[in-house]
Amino acid sequence: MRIATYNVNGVNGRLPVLLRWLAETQPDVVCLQELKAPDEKFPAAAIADAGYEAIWHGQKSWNGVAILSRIGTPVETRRGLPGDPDPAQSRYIEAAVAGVLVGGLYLPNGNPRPGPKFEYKLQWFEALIAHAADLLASNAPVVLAGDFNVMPTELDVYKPERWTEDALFAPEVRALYARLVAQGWTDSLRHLHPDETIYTFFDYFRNAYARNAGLRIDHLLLSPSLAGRLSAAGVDRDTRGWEKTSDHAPTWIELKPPRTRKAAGSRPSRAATAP
DNA sequence: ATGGCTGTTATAAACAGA
Repeated sequence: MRIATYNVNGVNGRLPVLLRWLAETQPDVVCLQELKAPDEKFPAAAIADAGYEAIWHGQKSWNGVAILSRIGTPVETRRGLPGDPDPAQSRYIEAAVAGVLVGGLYLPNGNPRPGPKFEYKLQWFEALIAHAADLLASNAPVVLAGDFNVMPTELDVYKPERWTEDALFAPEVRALYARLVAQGWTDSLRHLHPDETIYTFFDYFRNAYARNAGLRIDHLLLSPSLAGRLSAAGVDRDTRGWEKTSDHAPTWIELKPPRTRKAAGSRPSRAATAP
């Protein structure tokens, strides 16, 4: 089961690239961010034609998140992050899909720092940490996937010294990410590739993609009940090189099938031995 | 340090992104 996250930077302007990527890589579940479209302008028909059911939480001009699935209907469990200080911003959507609870998120950028946007980022992050704790307490198999707008460590930035004052890499933001992960989440990509330089974002400016001047800010976090199923994680880096592409590259994980429960089959069932 | 690019739209002497 492949689960991907992709900040499309405009779902309508990006539609040809999105459809090509879906066809070529066939992810089972996809979290999209930065739809930049209100609900009524989400391209549901084109996405359905590509074989995906979808739920979405749109917003005019900015933000907007969606969950796509080709392996069963996403059953929406939440729209909007509990405790979001500005609920008008569409940044969170959650659904049960094929036995996994998927939280798709678009964490605020937070620049300039300091300032009200940075305060909003910190507050949103605190609300996410609180909700993530509730999700863990439920013992459900959960993946939190999306654009976190945080580079967790220096390994995740092409030039860390230039980013220390930026809202994506400031000490207090990295500390929040560390607090979230310390609840018991597994950073999938870093877990499987502890020492590799891997980026998920390349600025449109200054030929950043060709220079590999990137950031790792798109993450898939796994609850303890899912971590054992992780078999692969990667970035579709080539997609960043396509015409009219997003400044983010799709990021994905592979999960092994759940271990089947050892009840019936291995030994006579309770029903079979009952009088 | 600055400015470079892109999508959306109040089509800009704009805004936001990261």
